[in-house]
Amino acid sequence: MKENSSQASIEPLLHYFERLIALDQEEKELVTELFKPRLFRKRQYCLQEGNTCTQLFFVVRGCLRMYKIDEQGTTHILQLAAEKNWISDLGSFYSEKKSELNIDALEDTMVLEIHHDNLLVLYTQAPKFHRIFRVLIENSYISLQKRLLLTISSTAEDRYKYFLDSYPHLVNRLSQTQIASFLGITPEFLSRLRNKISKAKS
Amino acid sequence: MKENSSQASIEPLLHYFERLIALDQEEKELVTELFKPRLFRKRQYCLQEGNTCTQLFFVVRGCLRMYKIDEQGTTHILQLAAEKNWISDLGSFYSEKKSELNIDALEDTMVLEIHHDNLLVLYTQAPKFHRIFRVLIENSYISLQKRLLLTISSTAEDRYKYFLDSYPHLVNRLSQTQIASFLGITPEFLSRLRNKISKAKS
DNA sequence: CGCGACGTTGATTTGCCTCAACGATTGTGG
DNA sequence: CCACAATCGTTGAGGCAAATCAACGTCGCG
Repeated sequence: MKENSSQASIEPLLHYFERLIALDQEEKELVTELFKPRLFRKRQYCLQEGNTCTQLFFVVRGCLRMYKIDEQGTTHILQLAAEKNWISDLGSFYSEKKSELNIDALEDTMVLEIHHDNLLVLYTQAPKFHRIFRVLIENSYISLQKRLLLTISSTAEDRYKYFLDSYPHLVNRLSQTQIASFLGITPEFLSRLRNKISKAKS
Repeated sequence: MKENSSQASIEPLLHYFERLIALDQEEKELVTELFKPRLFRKRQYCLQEGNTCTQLFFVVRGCLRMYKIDEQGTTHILQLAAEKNWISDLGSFYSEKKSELNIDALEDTMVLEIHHDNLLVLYTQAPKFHRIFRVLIENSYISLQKRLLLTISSTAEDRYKYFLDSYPHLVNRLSQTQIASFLGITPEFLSRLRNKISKAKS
């Protein structure tokens, strides 16, 4: 039974890798062995501020967020990760230092996680993964840069519209509060924006 | 003579790579062959909006900026690259689509550039570079994320102070206008900030 | 020398925040 | 399964950080 669920949940990841580059049997077994399925309940922490981030997470289903809480207690969402997305505090993960970020589940979420040590094993046993992860992180870099550009050059209204376009699958799964925190505005102001936009449309 | 200057300028890059991972003679020759030295005069474009970004640049000396000009004509600096930094519009570089960004020189700048096609050659001939560039981009990703966090969670004053800390070598090389554009504020407001900070110190 | 970019300062405006109040929804323990 | 608490989304009034527009002196460069 346990074997089964494990077998079942590794599939999306193998499929994900194979869309980038073919894997041989040995590499598939390595992935199956090194990535562990794990369920996080809604609100459960994957990483808590003050700890070292030792895992890299691949979301199979559900949704995680990574955020910082500033001195005034405000939450700033740095990243959302839903199906087929990766998430981790890479700064802490690679330096093995304490993180100032939190990762938690916005829904019950199934992940495949790999420990830092096991990622090194993966790289050693199957050097092909240097290439795979190079490509993955390049893509993440590109979208992060897009977000930075948007943040420094657009109004909250434009950012919200862009969010609607680029995260259509999340729009109805997240609360306004979470969306506001991702956009870097207050829930009150998001409410006013929505009001304004819906009036403009009619 | 030309040979000499070429030989001279590849050194910093080889040294840079070898701080990450040792290279054998063949790999060094490959790097020397595939990266071309090039001088950009102050204000000269390395990449102009509307063109595809085909090169990856490593700055040997000088300083480049990558920026977007929005509809209102305002310049937003996404990245500064001085000595030993990399710069390129990766989105355009990998997709081979037109870029909406510009890269130009803030000082006379010596770079080592590699064409997209030659980077593929490098990867094929020396797969070790998948690993090297994976590490490089991971580090870029981490600092980009730090900047995003700062941008969404801090005031302009805090961002300016952070800039002073993290780019001490650039503070006296850039105009206030460039710094303001990098911080995402107007030159006028930066002027007021500096005034306020210097008053607070005395 | 003269012109255009730069840095500064003042007056005014604006995008977004803060605080507070309210009903609606969710969730949770008894 | 209900009652009560907590969180959520909305709206209003007022405030603040940063932008805008304008004016002016300085400097570097052609």
